Amino acid sequence: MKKAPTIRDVAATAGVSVSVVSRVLNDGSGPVAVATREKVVAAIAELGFRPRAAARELNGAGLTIGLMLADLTNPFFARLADRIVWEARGRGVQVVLTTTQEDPHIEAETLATLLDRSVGGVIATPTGDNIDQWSRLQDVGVDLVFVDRSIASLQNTDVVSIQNEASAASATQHLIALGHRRVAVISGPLSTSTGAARVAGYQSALTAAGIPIDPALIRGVPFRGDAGADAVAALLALPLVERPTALLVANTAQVQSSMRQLYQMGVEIPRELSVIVFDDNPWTELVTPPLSVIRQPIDMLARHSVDLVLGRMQGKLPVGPRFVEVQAEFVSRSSSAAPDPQESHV
Amino acid sequence: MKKAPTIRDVAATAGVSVSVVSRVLNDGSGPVAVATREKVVAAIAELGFRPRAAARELNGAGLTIGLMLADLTNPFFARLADRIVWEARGRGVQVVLTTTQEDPHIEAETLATLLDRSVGGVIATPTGDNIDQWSRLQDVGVDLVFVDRSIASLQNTDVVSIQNEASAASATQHLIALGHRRVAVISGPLSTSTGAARVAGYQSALTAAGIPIDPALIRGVPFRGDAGADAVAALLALPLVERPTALLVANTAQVQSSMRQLYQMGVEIPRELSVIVFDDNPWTELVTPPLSVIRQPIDMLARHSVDLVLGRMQGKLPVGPRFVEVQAEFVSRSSSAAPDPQESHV
DNA sequence: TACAAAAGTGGTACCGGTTCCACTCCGGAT
DNA sequence: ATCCGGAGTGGAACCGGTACCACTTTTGTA
Repeated sequence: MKKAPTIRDVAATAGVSVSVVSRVLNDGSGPVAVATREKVVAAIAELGFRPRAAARELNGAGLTIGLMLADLTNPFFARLADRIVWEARGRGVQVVLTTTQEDPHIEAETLATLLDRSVGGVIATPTGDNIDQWSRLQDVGVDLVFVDRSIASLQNTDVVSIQNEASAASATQHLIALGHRRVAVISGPLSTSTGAARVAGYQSALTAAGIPIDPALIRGVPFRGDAGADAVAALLALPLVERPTALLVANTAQVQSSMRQLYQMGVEIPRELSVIVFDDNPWTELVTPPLSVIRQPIDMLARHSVDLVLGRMQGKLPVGPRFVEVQAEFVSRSSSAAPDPQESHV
Repeated sequence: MKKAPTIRDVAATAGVSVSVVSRVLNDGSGPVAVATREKVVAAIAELGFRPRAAARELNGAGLTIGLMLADLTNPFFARLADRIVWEARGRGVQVVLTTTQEDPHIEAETLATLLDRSVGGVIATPTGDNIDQWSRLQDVGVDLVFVDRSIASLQNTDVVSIQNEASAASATQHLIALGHRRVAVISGPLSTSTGAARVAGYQSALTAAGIPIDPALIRGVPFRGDAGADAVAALLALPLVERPTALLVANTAQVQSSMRQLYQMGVEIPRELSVIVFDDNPWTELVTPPLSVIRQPIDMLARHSVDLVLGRMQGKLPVGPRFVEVQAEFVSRSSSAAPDPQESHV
């Protein structure tokens, strides 16, 4: 159990002071003669020296970021985590992972532990609560990037997301173009940024087509639990003339629950009901029928999040918040089709 | 941007020395009078003091573990990560996440960065290579727990996994009991512990039933890429009399690829081919037909992994490696049935 | 009553980096 | 010739905890 070499060992073997080694380590932090740098680099290689992250963090110069996601059970977040870890690795940055399980209470606790960690930055999918905790985090100098969601009252925070409104609108347009007039939507809570934006897009598409908006067809449901199944059941229990002929599931966490309910009720897709869901998973094309989806460019979300938070940490970005919106792609499969004349009750 | 209180601030407001505060922080590290402890606790609460993780790690007394998984795209690993993070949170432990993407080269690099982090322990799904790097990790005092997989030549490492051999055997028995005699298996590489154990279980079930083992029906394929699809294609391209009537997909990472290939080839399940897959996902019952699965108790794997690694870190466990095997559950759904007499060519 | 052992407390040297500052050169401008 | 400024370097304080050790007070026991 011999211990790892320290910066002083390197300094000794290179015949220089620790200051110089440190400067070599953090390129650009001070002048180093070319010849000296070479000696130091050689010594580092010879000893297999690697600077310890903990020592750096103690000085506030760490390269660790916190990643706070809602829930790794949701394939969307799982893949997002995968890509973010990947991007971070490529930049020599380590990632401390936490999950909130969509619980503001846990989120608050987690926020505190992230502070102890003296992480330089945080990438998060906020629950929507804990507003003052988030701003306190920023006050102590931690750079913050929201991904996928945002919080309206935190105007000074960078946000990376897809074009939620446009995506929902285009999916809705697609259904309208197929001939549907009663389109339902299951979204996240309307208090969340994604819920609100997607419903807004859905509404604008309807309005543009001259279709009146029916509040009964809009279901903003929680991310946790089986709220999707309940919403589906409620929608299908509507009187025949009010019942939707198409459904947009704009709540990634409730897709599975909603689909299961549809299968259990024996709903025939797309004859009785056309379905489009948010987020493309490996299994969306394995179910019967294969699902039409809004595909989120997860790698882009990851790349921009990491770029942003690191850019901030290194002070390479101008002040003022950045809002990055990437385009999502609508992928048409068999679950969306023209409404069945037999089923139509216009 | 005011800074957080330090241990010295606490000592000052409590009217004691930092030593005492430290002792209160790490309960059991030394004597503290009850009255004093109360004063210190009050001061901590008043100042909202939280010890910084980095400072602790510098002394080798950190409570951070590394979690090194193959790939968060695989729902099995994603859910495992979710549970491990959860268990760790409950114990006040932070998790640094890395992924190997099944690449030994990346694994090696990642191993090094985990060392810099001065983590006290690591939970990992090893690729199978980098044997000496793993043991070097142990040499420097990092406690190591392998989860899901193991490495045969690292005998001194704790391992948490399901009963791979028994699980594969019981699934195979199930198929045999249904009347199948030509059962194929798609597993991970036979050089991996899971691949070898599952194939062994499969073979023992066949042998017990007096069915000869046909090497052509055993496909140990890599975790990455589309090897599952290729294996399926190859199996179905066999001459009619050799073609399997049942398939056990014992490689969680290749389930999706294999299933997609089956759908693309228009194979009717279970009439033409019975299918059982390893790992129960949210979507296994949404596909048509719902899949019979081996359900892995992911929460148990997570709990035991975290317990083990923390137990080691705190020296609360006797020396000598621990091998924890938890039971997996076979869940019968519609994808496994008796072979079609029409299709049978015995 | 005496005296050793244990309880309680404080001082301070670490851990391994970063960073500020002082100092020595050196070349170029005045 | 003199001065100035910047490149290059080393010394040492510092970040925020932990842990060892020395010291004083109890407590228990012979």
